[in-house]
Amino acid sequence: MRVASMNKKILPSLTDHLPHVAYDAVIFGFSGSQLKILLLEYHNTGLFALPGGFVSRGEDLDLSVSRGVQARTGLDKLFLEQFYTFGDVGRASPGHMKRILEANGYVVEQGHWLLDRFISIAYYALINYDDVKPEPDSLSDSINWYAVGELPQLMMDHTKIVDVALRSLRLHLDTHLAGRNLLPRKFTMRQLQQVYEVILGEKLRRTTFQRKILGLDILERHEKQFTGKPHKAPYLYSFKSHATDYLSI
Amino acid sequence: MRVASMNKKILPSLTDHLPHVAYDAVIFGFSGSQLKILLLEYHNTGLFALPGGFVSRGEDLDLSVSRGVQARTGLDKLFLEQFYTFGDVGRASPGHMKRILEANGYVVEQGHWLLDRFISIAYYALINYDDVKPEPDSLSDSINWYAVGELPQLMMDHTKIVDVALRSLRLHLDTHLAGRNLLPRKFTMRQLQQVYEVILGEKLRRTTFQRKILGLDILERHEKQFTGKPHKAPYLYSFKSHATDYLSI
DNA sequence: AAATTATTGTCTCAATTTGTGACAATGACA
DNA sequence: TGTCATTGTCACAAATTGAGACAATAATTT
Repeated sequence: MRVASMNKKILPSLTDHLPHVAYDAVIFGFSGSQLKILLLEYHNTGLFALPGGFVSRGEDLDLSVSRGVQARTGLDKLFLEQFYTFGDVGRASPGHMKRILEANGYVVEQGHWLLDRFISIAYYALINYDDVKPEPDSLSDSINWYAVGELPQLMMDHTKIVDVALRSLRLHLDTHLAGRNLLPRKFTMRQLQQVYEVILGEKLRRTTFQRKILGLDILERHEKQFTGKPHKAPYLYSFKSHATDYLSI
Repeated sequence: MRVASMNKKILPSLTDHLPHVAYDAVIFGFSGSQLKILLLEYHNTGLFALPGGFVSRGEDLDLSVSRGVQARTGLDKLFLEQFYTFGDVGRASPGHMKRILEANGYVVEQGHWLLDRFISIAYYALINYDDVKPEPDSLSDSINWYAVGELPQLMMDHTKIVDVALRSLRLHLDTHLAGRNLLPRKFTMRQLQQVYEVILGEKLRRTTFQRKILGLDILERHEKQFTGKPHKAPYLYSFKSHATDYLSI
């Protein structure tokens, strides 16, 4: 019974979704001093791609994206930011799409709307790495973390999308409190600095960074964190709840 | 003959364009120390709107926009920047759209694709005010400059779009050399400062501004500009041709 | 021809911010 | 007790920015 229902997969239908409109999500997490993103790997194809989806006809764009990313990460509260819309004709790669669908047991007739040209609105999400359970193959794909900078080859223009996402994140780093969204509630100054370094792609000076951040008066200091390492234990910090303000490095 | 052909207007057809996808353009110009934008006023309706259009099926999004804005401004080289995509369901206002079309002599049956929901990709353009001829009512609308801050009420969410455009322009002011695109080739230091002030929405200090800009070494100094006014004549400047660099105030 | 007026280009000094290194204070472990 | 790596802070130098002063200068007026 279960097998039968597995085989009778249902493709997203055109009556429910806007044709030619899709979204892609670059979901950032921070772990082991690396910036990582979530990638799908399609079964039996070796193709990697950003998680994405379609826009429901009666639904706000933001909400469609939000629901889609929530489904993939299991998180109910997300920091989501739209950063660019990709609309070149050359984006479409019906060959890949067909291969993916067929590798998953679908029969796709020629001219199917999924094989057509799509305009894709791209979002990035900043999430706390540890909050996501790496359980998540929804429907027919598995999903895993990959360090930015060590990404496998991606489908279509997805490498470019990640590129633009990073540039955009860098640009908004100061206004979006990236640290707050990429780190657990309590964190050390060093962790925060690493987030900044990895996003900006450059080393920062420890003392200057610390002075600057503390000077902004957006952090609360908590107890020390004893890790068992043979050296002074750092304080833990959290963002003050009202710290929506700027944070410019 | 001419009248007959005028009456036989042709609506954009669905076979040529992507359904549910549109673009809107916020076209900035600088004149009389004011930042202005181009608005359409639809005949017999009193409705104001941003210039916009649809995306041709076989054409890159950027190109569709570029062609559309070129047609409206008569400019062949444009500084165009995509800044946000608006996708709420509530954007649609089929009532207005129908009124506009009917006021222009079209017969629009219910359920026509133009009355449907649209995702709109918004761009802003920076152009030299004096280069645009204010001749331009294309097809059925007249187009004119309005000072930002003194805009009439706009259709749909267009006021919000202008808002976001301004915020985005402000954010990118330093990397996009707004001055280069909003001013004529030769300009005075005061004019450049006014561009910055009007975009940033704050007064800047003359001496600091001058020192900063000159320090960036992106301007070339030319002859003085004698205006007939009873005071020292300012120098004219132009951007060095390779000045694609940053310009942070 | 000299005084007037509004604006411009440049300089100076103070105030602020940032760069750079020094240094004592720790936790764990040998 | 001493060693080690790392942290929190401070102190001073260097660079940037704020704020005003001031002479230079096109027209116009006296």
